[in-house]
Amino acid sequence: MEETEIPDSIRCEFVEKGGIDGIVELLPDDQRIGYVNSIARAISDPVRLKVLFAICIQPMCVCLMVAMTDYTYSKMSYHLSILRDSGLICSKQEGNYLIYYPTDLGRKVVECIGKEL
Amino acid sequence: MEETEIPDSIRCEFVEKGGIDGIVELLPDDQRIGYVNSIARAISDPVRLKVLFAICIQPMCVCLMVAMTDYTYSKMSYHLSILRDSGLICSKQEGNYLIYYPTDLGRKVVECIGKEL
DNA sequence: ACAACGTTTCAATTATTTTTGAAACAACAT
DNA sequence: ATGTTGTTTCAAAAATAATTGAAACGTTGT
Repeated sequence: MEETEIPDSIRCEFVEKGGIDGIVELLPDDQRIGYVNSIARAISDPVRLKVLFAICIQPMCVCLMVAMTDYTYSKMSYHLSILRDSGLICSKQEGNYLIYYPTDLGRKVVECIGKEL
Repeated sequence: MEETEIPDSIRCEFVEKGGIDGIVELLPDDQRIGYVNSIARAISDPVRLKVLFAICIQPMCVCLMVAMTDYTYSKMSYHLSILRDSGLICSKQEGNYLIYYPTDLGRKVVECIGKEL
């Protein structure tokens, strides 16, 4: 199955693991890779990450985030949609306001960043 | 310091926390945000994430990654540079080959994804 | 010294993401 | 009903990231 030459220093363990096919089988499947990617992408922007951290400290309406970041509403709204679509945050209406707070996943991610990195 | 109106349901806790300024002080500083962002960005692509997982199972030369993914060398090289620049992987020369393996940080990230998400 | 192989780099193109500003929406107050 | 406030949506423009193919680089073998 392999045409590629393999360097001496890894050939043995590589072959033991079943070559490329063997390794690919041990990899997370595409759905899981996609899931992790979408989370990673969501927090790969400084303001999105800050907002996620901030609402873990204190749920906020968009107007407070706007005040905190000097972003426009429309810009903030765009970034919130990315956090929302990746399942990290959600919102509830409170009169005229939309209050955003982290989901369980959102909290887990923040916690994991705090502990592990 | 706050011009913004604050919705009733959060005003009390919000003020207790020192308002926006108080919350901002609890946030990770910009350097740390940037650090986390660069890691997040690096793993926000499916092939980059797969490569990171794969070399945790088995360090590999670029030719094996190319065989595994059907990417061109130049494309793969570009993605490796992003993983490298964010400190997740590194390489050592082995004759003609460059063998990539995860850094401690790289392993930590993979482990954290496995455990927490 | 020369050729071959594995890999990276570069510049140009293409694709994707982000920003912007205007318009639409939903909840509330008058 | 009308206007106001907080927020989202949309389409166009601007910015950033990814792809491509050719050329360059370093190591090895001749």
